[in-house]
Amino acid sequence: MLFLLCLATFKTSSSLHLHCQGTFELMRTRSCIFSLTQVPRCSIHSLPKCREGEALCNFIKIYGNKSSIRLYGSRIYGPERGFTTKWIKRCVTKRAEESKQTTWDTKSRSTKHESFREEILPNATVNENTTQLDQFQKIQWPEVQEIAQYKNLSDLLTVIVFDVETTGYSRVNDRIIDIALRDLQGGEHSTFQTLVNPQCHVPNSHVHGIATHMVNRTDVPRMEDLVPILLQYIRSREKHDGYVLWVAHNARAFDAPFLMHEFIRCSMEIPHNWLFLDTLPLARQLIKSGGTNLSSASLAALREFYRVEVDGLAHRAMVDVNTLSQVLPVLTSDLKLTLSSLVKKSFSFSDLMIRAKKR
DNA sequence: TGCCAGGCCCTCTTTAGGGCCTT
Repeated sequence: MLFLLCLATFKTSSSLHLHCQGTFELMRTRSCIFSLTQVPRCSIHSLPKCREGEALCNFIKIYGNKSSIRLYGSRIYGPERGFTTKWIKRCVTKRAEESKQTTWDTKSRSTKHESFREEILPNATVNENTTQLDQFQKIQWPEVQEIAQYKNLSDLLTVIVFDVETTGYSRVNDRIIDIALRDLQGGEHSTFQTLVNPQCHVPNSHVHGIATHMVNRTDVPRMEDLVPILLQYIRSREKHDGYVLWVAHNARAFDAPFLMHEFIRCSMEIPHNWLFLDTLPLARQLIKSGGTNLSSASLAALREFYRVEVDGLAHRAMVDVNTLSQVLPVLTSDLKLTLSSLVKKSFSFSDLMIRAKKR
C-alpha cells in the first residue's frame, strides 16, 4: 500500500525508486535517493548483553515477534488518510459542537479514534514563530508522565530510532539533507531513508560525504515533498491509538529541533502522539554511574564500547541509525531502565516549542 | 552595525563560564 501511495505522490518524478535492499550501494551509485528498505529483523535480538526484564531489549523481542504476524500495511486507511490529505490531527474532541478546544483523552483509550479533524496551520516561516507557537500552545499535549503510567505500554509504543544529516549546526539557517529511521519492531519496511534537497549549498560535505550536486537535483525530494510521506510512513507503523517514541543521540539539542523547524517551514502540524528520547543523557548517566571504561558520551564512543559493527561510514544517517539501534537496548539494559522510565525521560514537541518561545 | 547553534552538565559556580555533543 505504501508503495502505491508513494508512487502516486511522486508520480511526476520518473527517477523515484523504491527497493527492498542494497540501500547503501544504491545511494552511492544512483541519483535516486528515496528508498523504503526491507531489512532483516532487528539484529538487536542477538546482542549478548540483552537481559531479561522490562528493559528495552526484552520489549523489542516481544514487540518484534508480534510484528512478524502483523504485516506492514495491514492497517486499512480510508481515503481521508491517504497522501492526498495533509496531516490530520489525531486527537480527541470530547464534544466538538460544544467546544472547539481539543484535548487528549488519556483516560478512556478504548473508546478513542472518534474524531479526526483536519487542521492545517497557515503558511508560516521560522520568522513567524510567534504565531506558530501560539497555535501550538492552544493544544493540550499529552503528558509524558501520564503516558508512562500505562500498564500496556508495549502495546501502545512504536520505537523509532532516527538520525539526520544537515548542512550545519544551525536549525534556523541550515537544512536537513539526509534522514533515516528504523522501527525497532522490525518486519517489512522497518527502515526509511532518503536524501533531501535543501535547495542550497552543502558546505560540510567533508563530514558526511554528501555534496551539493548529490542533493540539489530535481529528482531528490524537498522537505515539503517528504514530510507528507514521512507522516504516512510513521502512521503506518503506529499502534492503534498509540504513541511514537523517536530516539536519537543528542535529540533534545539537535535532531528534534531540526525536525521541528522543518515541519514549521512546511507549515505542517506535528503529530501529538510523538515523543522524543535523547540517548546522550543516558550515556552520560552510564559514565557517571562508574564501573565502565566508556571514554565519552558520543555515539562513536558508545559504538566502540559496545563493539557494534555496522557497514558504511559514520555520519551517514542510516549508518548512525543502525549503530544507535544496537546501542539502545544494551544501554538501557545497563542502566536498568524500563519502558516506563524511558517514556518519563522523553519530551514532546510542545516542550521544544515552549523553550523556543522563551528564547 | 551585523552576525551569531544550542542544550546540558560540571565547577575554579550560582546575575557564569567552559566543555561536550550533534552536522
